[in-house]
Amino acid sequence: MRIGELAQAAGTTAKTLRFYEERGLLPETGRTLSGYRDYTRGVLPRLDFIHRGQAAGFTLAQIKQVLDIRDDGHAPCTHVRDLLDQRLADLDAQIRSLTALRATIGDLRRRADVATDSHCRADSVCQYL
Amino acid sequence: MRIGELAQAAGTTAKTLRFYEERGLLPETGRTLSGYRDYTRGVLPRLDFIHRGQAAGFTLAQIKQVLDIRDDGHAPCTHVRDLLDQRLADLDAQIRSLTALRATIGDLRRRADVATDSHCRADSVCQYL
DNA sequence: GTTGACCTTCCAGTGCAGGGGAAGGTCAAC
DNA sequence: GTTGACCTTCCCCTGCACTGGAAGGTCAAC
Repeated sequence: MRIGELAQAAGTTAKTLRFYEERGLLPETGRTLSGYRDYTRGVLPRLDFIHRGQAAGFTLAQIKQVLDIRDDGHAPCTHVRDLLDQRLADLDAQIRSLTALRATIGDLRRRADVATDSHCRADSVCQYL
Repeated sequence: MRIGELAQAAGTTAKTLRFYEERGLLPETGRTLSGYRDYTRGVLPRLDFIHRGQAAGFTLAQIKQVLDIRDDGHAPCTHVRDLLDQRLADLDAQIRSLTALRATIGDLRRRADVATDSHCRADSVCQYL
């Protein structure tokens, strides 16, 4: 199948597929006589995996690591577990810091509520932020 | 005071101050005869405001909006309230989506825990992600 | 008069994941 | 035989907030 067909089947664009190939996430595929990329449906699970990885918040570089391990003939389980652990730790830290920020901004907003323009002094641009 | 001195007083770099000026967050200041920027300490509250805004997660473009209102001689209170409201809504949405993602990844991680390499099938690259 | 720290402008690059568009080749249908 | 959809490579652009570095000017101290 040609690149546009594969793109549609995978829910992405031809541009993106060429980009993945350039980045090493997709193997270089065969070509037709006229130079068109010629894919089989066998690439679809790989593209699915890339999408699942992205949905989980992994970077293409991290996804490529897993694909490389797989392409070397090894099971990537251990590495995937490490990635998931790291991602969980990152998410927890991120959620904690956003929650703290949410509280701070909530405070600012409550203080700004009672304020009127006449209370406003210019010396700090805005005292409610 | 010269730019390096101001940068140190404000806890930033001369590069950043020039960048802020170019972006319109700092007014163009006077120059010495030799062409050096010449600042007064009066810019410090403005830089403080920029830092507070950044700490609250606002972009420089948003911070500039507030500064522009202030520079026009108006009180930015109303606009700041709107910005805070928007930021709160964004934060809530972000926290919700990260929390949902955290649950999903937690599930994946638990499923991967019982897995061993021998259970691993190559057809989807990794069944635990 | 020279060293070294500071300043000036300008250009380019960082990371991330592509998107836009030019210039040209190919293919199937009409 | 021509139209239109598709493909190829190529290079630049996006947003965000800077950062690095080159080439040159300035200033105070020694």
